[in-house]
Amino acid sequence: MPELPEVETIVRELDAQLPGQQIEAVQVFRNTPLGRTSTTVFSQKLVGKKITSVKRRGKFILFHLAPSGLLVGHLRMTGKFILAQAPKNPGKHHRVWFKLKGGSTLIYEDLRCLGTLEVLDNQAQSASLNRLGVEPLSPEFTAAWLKQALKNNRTPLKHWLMNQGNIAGLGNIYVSEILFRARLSPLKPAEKVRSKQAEGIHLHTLEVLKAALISNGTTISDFRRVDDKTGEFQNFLQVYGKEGSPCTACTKPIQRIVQQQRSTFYCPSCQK
DNA sequence: AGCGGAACCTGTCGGC
DNA sequence: TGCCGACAGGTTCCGC
Repeated sequence: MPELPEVETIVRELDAQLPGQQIEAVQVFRNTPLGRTSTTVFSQKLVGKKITSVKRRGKFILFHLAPSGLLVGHLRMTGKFILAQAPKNPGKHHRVWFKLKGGSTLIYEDLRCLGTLEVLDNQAQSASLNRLGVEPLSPEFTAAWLKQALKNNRTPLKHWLMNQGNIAGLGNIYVSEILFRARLSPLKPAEKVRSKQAEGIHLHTLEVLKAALISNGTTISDFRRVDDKTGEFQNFLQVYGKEGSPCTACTKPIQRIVQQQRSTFYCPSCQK
């Protein structure tokens, strides 16, 4: 479900409220997100720990713990973190409750159970985190870097931008939106992107991500913020989910194609 | 090495 | 009304 702006929105809200709070108890209603880790071991690694900060890397959420350790969460399609005051009964899709000293509870819920939760000693332990590419909102993400990275690569642009090992945090919605604004076809091989066009991708990646962040992300069906509010960027989408609607630039209908088993929306007449 | 496809899960929606 | 297939913000694994 969530891409960088949605995860960042959640992380900011959690980081405003959780630091200093201690985990008093962990209740697991369904252990799917824990992978092979047993409920008991998961709980033992967390109880008594204090949350010092909440950060993001790509689409991963990192809860730093004291005196040591790191809780790493990935929401995949439908995961959510909600902060609630003393909830009484677990909701249908609640998977884990982290009861905090002082009365509030951090709820992890996940309709499809594709999300993951893992406790590590440190960040370097996670193969998934180690694989991640450049942070698009960091100083390392430059037009020059992008030009170089796209070279000698026949992968279609859509795939290349979705690959977390290249740029960490982009997903299906934002890649469609970025390519529309950059006027480039999602089918174009990465190595065919010209210098000026790479600058366009760089510029529009930053623009789209920043605008989405200001809107607190995109809510298509069920993305919710920590306080259950929705994001607002769906009001600014130009192509995602707009199959058949007139292109905002040329009025020809937006098309939907399938790449990597995922929907891609674009305007074949504007995006070459 | 690199690709497509399946798998992981549950729910909703549209067509017949 | 009911059944069936397609689809959903993501990642990983397996086989060719």
